[in-house]
Amino acid sequence: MAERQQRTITINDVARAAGVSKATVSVALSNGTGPGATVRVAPETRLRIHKAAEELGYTKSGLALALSSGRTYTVGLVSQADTVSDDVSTFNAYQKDIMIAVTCACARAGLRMTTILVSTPGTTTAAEIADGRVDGAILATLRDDSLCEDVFKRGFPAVTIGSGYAERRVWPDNRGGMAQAVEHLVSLGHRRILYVGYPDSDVGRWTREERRDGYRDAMLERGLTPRFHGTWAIREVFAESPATRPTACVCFCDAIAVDVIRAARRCGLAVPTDLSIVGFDDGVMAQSADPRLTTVQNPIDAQADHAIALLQSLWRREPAVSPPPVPT
Amino acid sequence: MAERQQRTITINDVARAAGVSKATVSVALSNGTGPGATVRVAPETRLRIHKAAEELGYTKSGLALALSSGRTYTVGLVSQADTVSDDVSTFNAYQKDIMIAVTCACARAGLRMTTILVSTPGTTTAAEIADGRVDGAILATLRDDSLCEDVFKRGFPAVTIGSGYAERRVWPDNRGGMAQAVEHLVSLGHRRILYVGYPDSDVGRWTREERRDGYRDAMLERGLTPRFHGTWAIREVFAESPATRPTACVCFCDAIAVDVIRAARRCGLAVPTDLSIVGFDDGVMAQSADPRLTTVQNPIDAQADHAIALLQSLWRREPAVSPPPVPT
DNA sequence: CTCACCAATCGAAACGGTTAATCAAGCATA
DNA sequence: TATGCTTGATTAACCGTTTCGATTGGTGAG
Repeated sequence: MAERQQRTITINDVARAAGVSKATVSVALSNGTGPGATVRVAPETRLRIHKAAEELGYTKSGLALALSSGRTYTVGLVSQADTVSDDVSTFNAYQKDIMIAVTCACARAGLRMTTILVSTPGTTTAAEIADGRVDGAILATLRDDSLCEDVFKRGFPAVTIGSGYAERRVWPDNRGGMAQAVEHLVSLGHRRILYVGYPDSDVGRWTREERRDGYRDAMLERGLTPRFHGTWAIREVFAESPATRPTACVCFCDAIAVDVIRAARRCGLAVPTDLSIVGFDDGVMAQSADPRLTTVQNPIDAQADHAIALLQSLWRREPAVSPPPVPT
Repeated sequence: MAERQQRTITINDVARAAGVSKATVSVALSNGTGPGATVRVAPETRLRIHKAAEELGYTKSGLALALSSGRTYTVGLVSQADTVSDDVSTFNAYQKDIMIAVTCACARAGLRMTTILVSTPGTTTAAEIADGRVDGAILATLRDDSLCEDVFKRGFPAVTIGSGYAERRVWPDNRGGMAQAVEHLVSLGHRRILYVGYPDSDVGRWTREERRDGYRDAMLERGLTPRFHGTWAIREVFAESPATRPTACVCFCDAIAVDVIRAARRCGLAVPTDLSIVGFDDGVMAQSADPRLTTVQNPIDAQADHAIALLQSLWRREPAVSPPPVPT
């Protein structure tokens, strides 16, 4: 026997098998077309078509469908690895949490999701995102604001999440969360509270500023002196005399908190006896830390759902939806 | 001014603007068509076309491109949540690790990836996967072997990863890994080594059997008596007299190992002084455990790369590629 | 008997690209 | 001067759907 050429069977094959035109097949297989529909198909014809489709193992082409309807029911998640090599180990935990959260949110909304990974900033272009294969994008790049800007500039339906460019953005209450953290520590009796953050270039501007300022204002309101430090050389701070050394740290995120705990322990400080630490995000890092990290909850699932809702309202050309979620 | 209707601009618009036919635009913008090509376009025409495209902000439709070329350069990752609700919290850590690993592997290979989440088994059909929007699929469902079977049955290019249906599968050396774990414990002087696994229905058949049998055979080869237990009521085992109580546990995966450690501590056993624990996977759970969990490395990134390579060989209609990766 | 209407179906255009086949010049060669 | 090759561009078909407008018979009203 000659090897049969593997060809996917199309609507034409079904039409031929059922002895009708492809237009009829289309309506028979598509919308249930309730009684009010303009075009109907005779019950027996419909049955014959369904049977033929079944026998042939027909599957509608999602591509053709999307092309002709102009809707893909797919959202693109634009995510960013930490280093040039797209290795799993260089993905930060928060980024992973976002990916999972958005994935689930899409599933809940009945949408597909395709992941677009930008490795080096500048590699991925807005054209790649807005090429029609997705109906909208969720930008979770953390850095690389210029890409976000480009996407928005084309009028492509997009939402940034958790960071970055501010045009259309879903975000946690960074200021409020930081105020909470400070309040928590103050209520425990702390006065010298240090803020530990990333250097300026390593994270989207808005999130960085909001958290930093939230901490600063909360401190000032309570008559305390804010003090800032980067992640580098943090051990120098812990080596200071007990009189000036901070008794607590508020960290930009959980990843930093974990690092700080580690550094503090190396300096002979016990956590939380000698030093209290508060993180931000409450992601997988905080949850699996031992003892469990005190952290400001960053309701990432709610944010993902909200981002999807925003996209959907853009598709409907509605102006906006509800306010952003608030951490507790 | 009237609000201008937002319409995406197509190849026709560029053709009109440049004063040429759309075919010319297509070749001018597509392949560089080296000198050997049948159809060429004059340098000045090419320039004019590029300029027009630039000015209009033209972006090729990925959909139309895929439809006409028959290739999407996208792979589908079929993943499965732990419970009916697609909530992030019900995703198991291993599943998340796989998602990230496959995402990165696709990026490395220059492919897009779309995630197809199957919530309840039976909800997602093979037709949804093989509808032409992806060129191939990586099946990481852990359970729900019947879906895998359906996909393979259609002759759709697919590979299962880390578990499940065995037709075309990328897997770690489960037997060897378990033998290693046993060997490790024996070398530490342990004799009574318990195996802790999931109940039969909770995980794909092949992985379950291979790990269990790998443990059993390794034990028997050393003249030791294998002993099995599920995750339920594990504390009864730890409550036994020190004479019969196991001194070490080999666990099906890291998640179980973490649970077992917790249970052991509740029973007043110190880990690893009174009880040694070995996990399997070396995923995020093991890495963030404190102290770091002893575990068999399951090289998930390599497996993801291998899965992609397998798909690519299927596309080229080549028979097969290299053997599966081995854990260390 | 004719006309209008309705249900069922069909043909063709459209979606936005690629590509094979064709065609009009321009120019060298016989 | 007719022939043939080369270059640059066009026309038309195709990928697999949906959808609009047109075309059939069949039937009830006038």
